[in-house]
Formats: sequence, structure tokens, C-alpha cells
Amino acid sequence: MFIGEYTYSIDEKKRLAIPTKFRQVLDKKAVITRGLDNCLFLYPLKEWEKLAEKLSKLPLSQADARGFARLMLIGAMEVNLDNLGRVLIPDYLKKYASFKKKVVIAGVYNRIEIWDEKRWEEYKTKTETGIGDIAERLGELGV
Amino acid sequence: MFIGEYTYSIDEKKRLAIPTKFRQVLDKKAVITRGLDNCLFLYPLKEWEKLAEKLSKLPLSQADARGFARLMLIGAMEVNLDNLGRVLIPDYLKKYASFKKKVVIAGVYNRIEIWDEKRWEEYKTKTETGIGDIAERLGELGV
DNA sequence: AAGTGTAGTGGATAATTGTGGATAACTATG
DNA sequence: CATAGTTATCCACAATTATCCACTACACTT
Repeated sequence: MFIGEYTYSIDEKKRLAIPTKFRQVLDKKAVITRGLDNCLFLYPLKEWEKLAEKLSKLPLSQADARGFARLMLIGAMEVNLDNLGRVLIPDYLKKYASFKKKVVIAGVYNRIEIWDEKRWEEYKTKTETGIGDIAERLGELGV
Repeated sequence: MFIGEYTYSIDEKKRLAIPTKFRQVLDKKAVITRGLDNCLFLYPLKEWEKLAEKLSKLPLSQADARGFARLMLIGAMEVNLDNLGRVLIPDYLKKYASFKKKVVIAGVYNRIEIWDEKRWEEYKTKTETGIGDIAERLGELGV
């Protein structure tokens, strides 16, 4: 399980270190994809395979399902952790998530999220102010 | 599984390099054909055989199904990868997909798509805005 | 409080790969 | 049969990528 928030920096070679606690679970190989709200998702290989399998079953004949599967599958990239536990961020994903130097790596149960630091702060303050409303909806979910 | 987005260029001899990660799976021979949304599909031989089988079973009575099957079957061509992992793009397919110099090679699970770079960018932005809420769709998939 | 160890960051070297050109083989046509 | 044009195989260079190594800073231990 991934939990916690860490701040790291991407060097000029697009390398990003993964927090030590997450490395043990990731096992040298992982898949990085487009995420929600302009962040990136990082999945362990097995979690990704489950997701990809579902995406591949979407009907090819319907334009919007086709587009969705394309965005998610084409947006994904298998990454290897080097000896020091770093991964390479592909250009198009770096651009998609508008990464500058500092990024925030956050554990969200079965996946890892990677945010541009500034966007993360903005998202956090926005969410924190609205957290009262969210709590009410959580009640509906039985939490 | 094919995933990821790569940018390559077609030289003046209509040769196109296939990303290294895809070569291992393709095994020297592949089938290239007309795809949806003005891109090309590239299949491993076995995947193509399965698809061709399905296409041949489409009801002869429906005009659009018949047209789709014709498009893909007649447009298909077997291509060989040379020693450096490049394939030759036939003229009529190059024209169909309106390739200029730069193309995007994209992995979509069991097939590879080849897009003219400009068209891909257009399709991507169009789809990103038109796809609606990605979160909801992921939720439907149980992710 | 000092030393040792671990982890984040940056740089350097070696290997791989994308791209272009050149030569050889084959086909077609006069 | 020969020549011209097209196609295929091979080779070389340049740029990017991957692996390796070193340094620094923080933390924990003794």
C-alpha cells in the first residue's frame, strides 16, 4: 500500500527519484500514465495490467470509447528504476503534467500520484477549503 | 502489450523505424493496414490473423460493416523489418494517412497506431476536451 | 557530540539507437 | 540482351539514452 507525501526534484535529464518506501513494492518496473487533474499515475506492473486489460475490452467501433482507450494506453509508458531508484519521465508526460523542477510524489493506496509542486499546493488549498462538503458525501459512501 | 507514444520521422525512401520496445514483439514480420480516424494500424502477424478472421465473418448484408472490412482487408500489406528495425510504408497508405515527415507511433494494447504528427496532436486535444470526465469513466471500469 | 550510514542530487562515461547515405540486387521495359 | 529505374541490404555518423560513480546533506546511533 502506498501512503504519504514526498517532495522531489526532476533533474535536467528528466530523472525522478522514487521514495525509498515505494521502491520495495515497485520491484524495478512500473507503468506511468496520464492521471486526473493534470497529475501522473504510477502503477506497479500488475495493477497496470489489470487496468489495461479492461481498457482493451472497450468497443473499437464507438468513437468516444476508442478515444478514451487511446488516451490512456498511448499515454502510458513502462519505466525501469535504475540502481538508485530513479525513473525517466517521458517528454510528453512531463509536458502533460506541466512539471517544472519540484514535484510532489504521493501514495494513494494502490497507485502513486506525481504532481507539479505548484499545482499540488493549489489543488490542496482548494480541496481543504471544500473538505466540509466532501465529508458529507463520504457519509453517503458509508465512511 | 504495446503502450506509449513515440515520435519518429519517415525518410525520403518511405522508411520508418519502429520503437525498440515494439520490435521484440513484432518478430521481423508485421501487417500494416488502414486504421480508424486516418491513422494506420500495425499488427503482429498473429493478431492480424485473428482480426482478419473476425472481419471475414461480418455480415455481408450490412453496407457499412462490409465497407469497413473491405477497407482493412484490401488495405493490408505484409511488411518486413530490416536489420535496423525499419518498415517500408506503401505509397497508398502514406497517402491515406497523409503522412508528412514526422509521425507518431503509439502502442494501443494489441496493435500499433501510426499517426501524422499534426493529426495526432489535433486528435489528442480534441479528445481530451470531448471525452468528458476521465474520473467517471475510470470509475465505470472499477479502477 | 561525533562518526557512520543512508538517501537525494548531479555529473561523466559507455552503449544503444535514430537517421541519412551508399552500394548491391532485382525488375521492367525498350 | 542491355539499360534504366526501383527496391532491398548494408554501413557510418551523430545524438540521445542508460549505466555507473562521486559528492553532499541529513539522520540515527553510540
